[in-house]
Amino acid sequence: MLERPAELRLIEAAIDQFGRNGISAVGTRAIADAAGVQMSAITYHFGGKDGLYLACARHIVEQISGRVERILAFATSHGTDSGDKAGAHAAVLAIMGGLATVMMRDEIAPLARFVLREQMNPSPAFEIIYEGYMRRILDQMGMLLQRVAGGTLKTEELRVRSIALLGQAFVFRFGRAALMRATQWQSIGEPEAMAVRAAVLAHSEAILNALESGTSA
Amino acid sequence: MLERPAELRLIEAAIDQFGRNGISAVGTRAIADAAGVQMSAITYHFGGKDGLYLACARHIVEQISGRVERILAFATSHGTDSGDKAGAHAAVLAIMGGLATVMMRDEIAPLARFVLREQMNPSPAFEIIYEGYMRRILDQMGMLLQRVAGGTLKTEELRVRSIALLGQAFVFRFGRAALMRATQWQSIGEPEAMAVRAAVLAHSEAILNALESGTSA
DNA sequence: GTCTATAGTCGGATAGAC
DNA sequence: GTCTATCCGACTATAGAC
Repeated sequence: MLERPAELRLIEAAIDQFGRNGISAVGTRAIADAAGVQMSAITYHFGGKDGLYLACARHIVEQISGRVERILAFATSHGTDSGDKAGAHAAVLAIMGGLATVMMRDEIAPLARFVLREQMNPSPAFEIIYEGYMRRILDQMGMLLQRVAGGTLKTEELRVRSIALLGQAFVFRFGRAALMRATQWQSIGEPEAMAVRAAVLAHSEAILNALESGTSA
Repeated sequence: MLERPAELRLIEAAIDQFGRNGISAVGTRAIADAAGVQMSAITYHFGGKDGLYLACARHIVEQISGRVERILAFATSHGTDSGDKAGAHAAVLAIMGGLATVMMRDEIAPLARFVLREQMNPSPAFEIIYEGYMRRILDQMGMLLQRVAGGTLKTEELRVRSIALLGQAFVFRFGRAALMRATQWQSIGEPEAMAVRAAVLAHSEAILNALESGTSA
C-alpha cells in the first residue's frame, strides 16, 4: 500500500488531536506516534508545534473550500445566475440541503472540532479559516437572500439572517451529542441524514417564503 | 468587600479555563492562581482535577437551569397552558426570543465554551449537563411544536425540528467569531442584540406559520 | 531526512507543618 | 483549612549521529 507523506499524516493526526483537546493539551509525541513518525519530524517539517497548528488550518481550508465551492456552484447552476427570485430561492435551498448533508457526515467531525475551537477561542489560525471559506458562504448567502427579498434588506440584516439560517444546519454538527441523546439514534446513516435534511429544508423553505411575501406587503 | 468562598472562586476560574483550553491543557496551578488560592486546595475541596471538572458541570447546570426555567415559565404563561395552537405559537416565540437574547450576553460565554466542549468531546460531565437543562428545553420545544402542528408529527421529526429551530439562536454563541467578522461589529450592545433577536424571531415565526398551515393541507 | 539523547520546564498528587 | 516542600512523570526544543 502507498503511504501518504509524513507531513500529511502529521497534519491529519494533528487536526484530530488539536480539535479534541486544544493545542496546549496535546503533546507533540502523541501526534508523532499517531502519525507513525518521530517527534523531531515536527520540528523539521513545521518548525515546531505552532507551525504544525497553522499548517492544520491551511489544510482544513484546502479540504473544505473545495466542498464549499462545489455546493455553491451546484446551487447557482440550479438557480441560474440571473437575478430572479425563483432562482435565488432554489439556490438557497440547494445550499442548505448540501450543508445539512455534509454536516451529518462523520468524516468531517475532526475538521469541525478544529474550526469550532477556533470560533470559541480564536487564534491567528481563525483568519486563515474565515478568509479561506467562511467568507465565501456568508457573502453568497447574503446575496441570495437579498435577491429573494427583492433588494429591500440592509447589509447587517442580511448578515444576521444568513448566520441564523446556516445555524440550522451547523447545529447538527456542534450539537451532535445532544442530537444523539434526544433522538436516541445509535448512529448516523441514510435515514437519519435524510430526516435532518428534510427538517432543514422545510424550515428554510418557510423562511424564504416569508421573505418573499414580506417584500410585496 | 465580601469574598466568595474558595470553592466557588475555584469553580468559576476552572469553568473559564477548562472551557477555553480543555481539561488536560490547563494546570491546576493556573486555576488556583486565578482563584487566589493554593493548588492543594483543589485536592482538598474536590479530590483532584477530575473532581473539580465535574463540580464545574454541576455548577453550570445550577446557573443555567434557573435561567431556562424562567424562560420556559414566561413562555408558557404568555401562551397559556391550554392546548390551543395560538398559545403554543406564542410560547415558542417567547422561548426563541429569550434564548436569542441570552446567547448575546457576554457573561454566559465561559459557560457556553464549557458546554460546547462537552458536545464536541463528551465526557461523563455531559450526562450531568444534558439531564440538567438540555432535556427540559428539548422536551418543552417538542411539545409546543406538536401543538402548533396539530399533533401530526412523529417524535423523531419533533426532535430534529426542535434542534434546527434552536440552532438559529445557538449559532450566535458558538459562531461568535464569524458573526463579529461578518458584521464588522466591534462589540455587542443593545442594538446588536436586538438585530439578532429580530432575525431569530422572524425566522421562527415563518417556520411556525408553515407548520400550522401544513396541518390544514 | 530520520533517528537518539538530553536539557530545562512544568504537570498533578501527596505528606506534613501550622 | 491553608500552606510549603517534594516526588516523579511528561512536556518542547535542540544538538548531533547516521
